[in-house]
Amino acid sequence: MSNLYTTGEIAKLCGVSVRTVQYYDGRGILIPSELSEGGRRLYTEEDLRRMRIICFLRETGLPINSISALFAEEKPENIISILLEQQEQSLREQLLECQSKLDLVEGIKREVKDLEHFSVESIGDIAHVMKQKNKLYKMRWNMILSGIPVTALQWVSIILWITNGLWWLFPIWACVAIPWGIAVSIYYYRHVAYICPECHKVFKPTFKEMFWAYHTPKMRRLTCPACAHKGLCVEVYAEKEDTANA
Amino acid sequence: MSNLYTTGEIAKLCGVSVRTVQYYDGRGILIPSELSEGGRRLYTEEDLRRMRIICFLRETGLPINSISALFAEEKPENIISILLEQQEQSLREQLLECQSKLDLVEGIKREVKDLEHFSVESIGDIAHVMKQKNKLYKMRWNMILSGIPVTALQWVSIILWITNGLWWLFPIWACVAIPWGIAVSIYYYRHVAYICPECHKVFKPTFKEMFWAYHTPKMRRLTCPACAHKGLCVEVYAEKEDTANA
DNA sequence: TTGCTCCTCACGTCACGTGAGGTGGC
DNA sequence: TTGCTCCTCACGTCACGTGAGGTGGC
Repeated sequence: MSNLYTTGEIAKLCGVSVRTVQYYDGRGILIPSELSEGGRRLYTEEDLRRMRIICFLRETGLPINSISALFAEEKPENIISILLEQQEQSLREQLLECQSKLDLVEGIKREVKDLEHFSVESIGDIAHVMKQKNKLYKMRWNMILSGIPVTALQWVSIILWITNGLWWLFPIWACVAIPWGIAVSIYYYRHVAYICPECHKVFKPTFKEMFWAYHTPKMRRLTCPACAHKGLCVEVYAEKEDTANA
Repeated sequence: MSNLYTTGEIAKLCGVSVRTVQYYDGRGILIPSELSEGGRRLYTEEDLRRMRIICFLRETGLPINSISALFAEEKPENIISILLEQQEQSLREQLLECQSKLDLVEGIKREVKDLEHFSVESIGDIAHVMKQKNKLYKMRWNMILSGIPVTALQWVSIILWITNGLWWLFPIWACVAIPWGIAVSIYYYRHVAYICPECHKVFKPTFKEMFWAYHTPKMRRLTCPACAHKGLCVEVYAEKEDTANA
């Protein structure tokens, strides 16, 4: 009633820009109660309160259309809960999306670090590695799990030999361990492939080359059959299609 | 070399829309290697690989300009780390922003539930309540903490009276507890105000009315000095300005 | 010949930011 | 009279979606 606020004053009091106040007028969400003779917007105390409510709701990310609908409803209690529910849902989705993007960026950062020579094509390799990563982990787990009974038998046989002189368990262990070793090696060979850091082709080396090659947990020094480059190749899980296509 | 892909095929293989493939051509990020006589875009195997890389990078939310810059650089290793670092930073900020919006929505939902009668103006009250909430909690904590020694003294005096017949500790406790009660009441009265659910004014009742009024942990049945409405008023922390303005 | 795919404009999205060019108000 | 604030266009943002109206290719 008493004093009126200008656009700039409303903006300052609510911590937004003058343009925002003008925009809310244009959107019909906060129309000034009065206009000066020169066409300037003049806001009342009540307008200010309304603006504060708008700004508060905007802080939740609620779109202007929704706020508009809320003010338009004669019974706002009918829609406020729905709007908040929807907004919560939408924010949860955004949060998950953002988190998955962040996980991806962090994953790429780690992979980039491991690379000797980076090129844009390496990003394709990284994509391949990251998408197969879970399958590779699962395969390695299978190998470790299958090794547990063999290792257990090994220790039991050693201990019994030392403590009780029960020597014949050890040859039995050997008879189990050697086929197991061969089987695991074949299983491993069948389920991995390598990416050439030079031509970015996914290939399978010969069993012999792979078996004897220098390697780290993630890479192996191999010769690419496509471009004949010899260098550290990243290990990936081999899809059945990969071998068929190669 | 051998076979070429149409726009639709590239789109399907990369899980995007035809329009997206066309858009990437327009942005100069994936220009088809060939064009049919009729002006149709034709993509090579290499184009497909490039598109896959683009799509992978887009999954991280990296803007097209950045991807463009990456392809343009003759030494991409110079900028890939910077881009990823920036993107990680930006995503972390988005994540925090999103989380704070979500917290706000959840807070509003809780406050709306407690309300007897909802109107758009109530949102202003909710904003007030939520922004002062921490101060109110802190004040209540202060009250509880100051009560701990008094309560301890109470129990000690009761136990000693019962077990040892040491009766004189009890009157001492009373001499401490009564002034403490008065002090706490005054402290409490000084630091809270109430919001009228009818006219949404922040006011302070008289000490007497407040002291005897029916109340819940968050509300108190009071009479608004502005509109004379009597009803459950939400308790808020009283800023010094509030009392001065009132 | 007939569907289907693809083509090029061109507008719309969302909440403002950012000028340009002009004017009100102390 | 002079700064300062405010006014109204109107374009730009970002990565496409969505038609309209026309045509290529099997």
